[in-house]
Amino acid sequence: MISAGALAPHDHMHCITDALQRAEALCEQRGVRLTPTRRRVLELVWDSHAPIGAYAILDQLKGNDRTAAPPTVYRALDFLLEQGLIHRLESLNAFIGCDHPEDHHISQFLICTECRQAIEVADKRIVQAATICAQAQGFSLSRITLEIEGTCARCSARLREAGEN
Amino acid sequence: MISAGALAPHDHMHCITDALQRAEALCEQRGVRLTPTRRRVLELVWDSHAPIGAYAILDQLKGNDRTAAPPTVYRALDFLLEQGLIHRLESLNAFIGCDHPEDHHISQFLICTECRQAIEVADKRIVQAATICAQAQGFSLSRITLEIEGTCARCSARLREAGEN
DNA sequence: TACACTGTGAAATGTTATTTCACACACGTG
DNA sequence: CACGTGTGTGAAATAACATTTCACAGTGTA
Repeated sequence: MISAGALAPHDHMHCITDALQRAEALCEQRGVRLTPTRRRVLELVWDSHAPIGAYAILDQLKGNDRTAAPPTVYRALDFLLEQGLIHRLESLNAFIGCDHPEDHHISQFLICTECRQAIEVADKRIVQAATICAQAQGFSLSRITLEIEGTCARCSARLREAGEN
Repeated sequence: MISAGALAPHDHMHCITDALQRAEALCEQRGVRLTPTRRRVLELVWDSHAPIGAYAILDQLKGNDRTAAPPTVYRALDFLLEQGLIHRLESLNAFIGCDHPEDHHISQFLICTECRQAIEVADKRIVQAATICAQAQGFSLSRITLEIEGTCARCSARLREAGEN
């Protein structure tokens, strides 16, 4: 449940192609259309190690497709969000690929302010605590946005090391 | 810890004047300046029952002060955020008054999609769960953004009632 | 007086997101 | 095949949210 790139170096190329293949299979299975634009946007989201903004995607999209405009990107992003293929980080106004789009899950994010990467987690205790909290207020819950900002393990280590020198 | 207006009808006028008085006292005590602009912006935030956007504040500010521009508002909001007198809701790009600015606390929000009001809570279990989750990833936590979206008790009741008719 | 610090005025610009209308294409049905 | 319908896209404009920059005013202090 932890996004692949966050904790260890890895073959990002592999994780992109893998994600795209799974997205295709999933869309096929659901009877929805992963059109070329949508596919390309998903690819660009995965290309970026860190959460990426809509206009950054747009800029890259313009590279091959001169006709791309903001709605092109937002429409694709909306589709991908609906299908659970990506997530939106509210505190960053940015988007990140989802590693396990098969189940519609509730997830949380650990966002590193140093390297800008985000780790996706699905923590039952957090969800449970939030649910109980909402219930206590008579609040009927439909969505939980939890974004934890801080410094990831690797960056913490790097900073400590730099501090010692 | 629950923002006054959210659960029961109340004298909102009283809660505004009360909040302003406490803000004044607090700034005095801290040796920071609650200037007329800052005070006015805080008042406008409290005037609104629901979280309010920067440009909505600006529009009202322009009513009495023709010279107001976006930075006028954002500078005031930045100050108020620093002093803990207001909170920012990331998922709404909006601001809400804080009922207990005396202690710098970690809070969460229950946001009603019906009436648009937000309830502020400080739930220890949520914070604890988030802290444990971060630790498990070796993540050193600096800020938690938790915004729960749903329907508040009153709106739920209202909707149920409407549904029965 | 001179200086530093803090807060404001004003204009421009940057960034993120939506609305609107027209059109193209795929698909199923008569 | 002709025809409607639904879905996705092109293109322009606009809306909504936020920051940069530079000049200047007020206050306290050496």
